[in-house]
Amino acid sequence: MGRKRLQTSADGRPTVHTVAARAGVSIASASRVLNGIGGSAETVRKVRAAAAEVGYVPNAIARSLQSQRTGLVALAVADIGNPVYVAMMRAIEAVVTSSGRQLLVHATGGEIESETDLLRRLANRYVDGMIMSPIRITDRHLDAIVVSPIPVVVVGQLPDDAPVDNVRTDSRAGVALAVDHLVAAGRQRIGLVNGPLDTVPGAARDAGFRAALASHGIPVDERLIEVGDFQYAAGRDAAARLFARAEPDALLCANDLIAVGALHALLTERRRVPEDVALVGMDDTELAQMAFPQLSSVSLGSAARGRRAAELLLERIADPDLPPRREHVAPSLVVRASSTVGRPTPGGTPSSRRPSSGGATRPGGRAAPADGTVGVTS
Amino acid sequence: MGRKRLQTSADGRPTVHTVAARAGVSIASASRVLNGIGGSAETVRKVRAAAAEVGYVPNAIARSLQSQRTGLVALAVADIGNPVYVAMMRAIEAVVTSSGRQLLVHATGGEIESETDLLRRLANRYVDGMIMSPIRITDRHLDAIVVSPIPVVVVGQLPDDAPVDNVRTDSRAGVALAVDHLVAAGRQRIGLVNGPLDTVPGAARDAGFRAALASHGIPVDERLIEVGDFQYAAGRDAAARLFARAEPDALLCANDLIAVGALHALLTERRRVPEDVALVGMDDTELAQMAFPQLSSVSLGSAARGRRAAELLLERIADPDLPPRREHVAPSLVVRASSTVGRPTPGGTPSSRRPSSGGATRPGGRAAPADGTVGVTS
DNA sequence: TCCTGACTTGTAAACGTTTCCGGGGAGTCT
DNA sequence: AGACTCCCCGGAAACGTTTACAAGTCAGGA
Repeated sequence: MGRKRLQTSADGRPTVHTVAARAGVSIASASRVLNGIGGSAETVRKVRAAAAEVGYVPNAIARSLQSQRTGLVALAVADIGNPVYVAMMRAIEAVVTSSGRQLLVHATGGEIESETDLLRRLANRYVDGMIMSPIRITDRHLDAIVVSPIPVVVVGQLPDDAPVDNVRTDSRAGVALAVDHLVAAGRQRIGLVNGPLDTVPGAARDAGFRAALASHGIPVDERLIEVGDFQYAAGRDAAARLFARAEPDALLCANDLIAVGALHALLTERRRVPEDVALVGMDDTELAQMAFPQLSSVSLGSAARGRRAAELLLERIADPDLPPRREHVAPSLVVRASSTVGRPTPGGTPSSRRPSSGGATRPGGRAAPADGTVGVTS
Repeated sequence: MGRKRLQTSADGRPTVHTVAARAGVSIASASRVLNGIGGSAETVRKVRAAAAEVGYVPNAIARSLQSQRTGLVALAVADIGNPVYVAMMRAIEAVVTSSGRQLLVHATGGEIESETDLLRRLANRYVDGMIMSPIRITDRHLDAIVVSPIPVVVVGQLPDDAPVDNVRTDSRAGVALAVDHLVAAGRQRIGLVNGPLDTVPGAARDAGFRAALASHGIPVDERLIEVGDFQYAAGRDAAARLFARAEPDALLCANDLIAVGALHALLTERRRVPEDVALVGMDDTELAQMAFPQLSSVSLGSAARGRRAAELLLERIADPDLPPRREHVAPSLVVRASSTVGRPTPGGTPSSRRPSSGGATRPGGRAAPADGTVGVTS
């Protein structure tokens, strides 16, 4: 009952007022000491002691209200169980933490509600910036992004005129790499196990697949195309359905989860991989290396995309007036045992991830930097 | 140049002052309308219109400073790439979102620095509560938890006297389930591929393994024990080392990632699973079902633990004065093809997850509810 | 007609921090 | 010795909300 009111927080916790009163200094001095700027030796000692005695821990919310920053960055992904997002997240986290910030991840389940809702709640200043990789992009997404008070970077395809920072890959070209590879290995009846066609990646893979077949003069057989969702179980079941009605000699799967499911279906029916059916996945996640035989997979540079997206975000946080940027990461094909009958990858050990430099893995023949290539479009 | 200063935020964004001024009402009225409480029809109309015109979006930080809550809950896990955390996270998320809150996930990489740092930053009011599942628990952790201004629930083993809400399982008993199963199947030379012994789960599995062997009168052969970390590659390499120096007829792996790695090593050396070597993993993640053959695995109830932890957290947020609680989730064994030569699981299809009710999967013979059992200790 | 109650509104005080600014003391250079 | 610089300190004003409180309006009942 010294002053008009107790110097503690509503829930009884000490505030900077508590510390200041106990140390016998002003809150300004206390704050300065606690932030390590200025203060005489005596003041520093008293404030430090007082803080320790009362167990002071600063209220980050109040600090953020004042400083207008939180030091947090959010990543919103559809399905945190998909290893492709794990790889992306690791790359993002490396960049984000090296800037002294922390990364928070939110799984949206791919629902529009949840995603826009997240923007509305989180984006409103709880975090300094946000990276999202939605599986579907609607006008609601774009509206929410444009109106957002904090910078947002989108990983994935976006309408051309959207004024939003964007990192993408060309998954149609990625599909073409896989088809080229399978055709070159003598496969003619190539099947596709895809995800939903109303998603951005699903639509791109479907279009890319048809175009790639056409470029080789191979007619499209609809019985060789099956659609599920991007999960393991759906891939397994869709592959089983496909085998029940057609006889592919190769199978391209829209991601590695589907590919592992298809592999499971194949092995269950005692088909040999790759002798009877060659198998190629997409995303080149660690799952592709865990499978036996190891899966060939189209790398869509998820780590590189994540890293670049994080860099774009940090740049925009530093300078919000930058014009919207759009960057591309080139796909590449990683050949492993599941699609090569003879020697898996020339000179490669089972643990080597990168495609052999002499292989037909890069259309333009450009050498790939060890860390993934990033191309900037004008 | 109306009043003393522009009514907008520092970065030029509209605030409630902007809206109020434009609508010609006080900020109190504006705030009330925006929160949907009170206001005459005319006021509501004016404020809504003004808010829409200027594109007002409330500053959640300021709101939280006032209301003392953020509506966010955090989950800190060591390795987000491990599917066991994915399952746990999904269960937590279901509970958290049903309470109208949002879940944020942070991957700590298992580093003490990062974990305590997270507590220091996040916990200081950015989120209303936090669930953490540290792989190592140090005094620094405990200190940080105790001093934390927000409720923290720990999933995993904790010192007995720690005054912290805690959900745990008995992984020693889980190991015993697996060993019992393998011994009953006639295996005698059982190997263990473990994670680091200075982690909580690593130490528990090691102790449980030795105790379980002893209970069967089987001497411990140190050459049958190998240690790596809890990752796929480490499991693969550790298993290969183990096979190079000993001839196990069964292998227990400390988690499913290690088990898949071991499976890979076995298949590479053309050993048959389960005929030559029976394989049992732990955690019963979706990875166990993806492998071929499907892996038997000890379920440590990660989903049930996550769900219970979330419930405990919400209860404590509602009433911070509750005494510290400690709950247990019983382990169970899910038998699949990797450890049974004849019929994999009696009557089971490849997609059936639950152990058959007649099997020796529960020590006490109690029936398990479909969703996992939670027992409360006094 | 006057009083009471319901409803609406505006003023101002929080929430807990950082920081601008001015005053005062000690030290240094001329 | 006086002026100037430098450092330390405290008061007070932010940051953008919500909300307690008081004052005002209006209708209805005695």
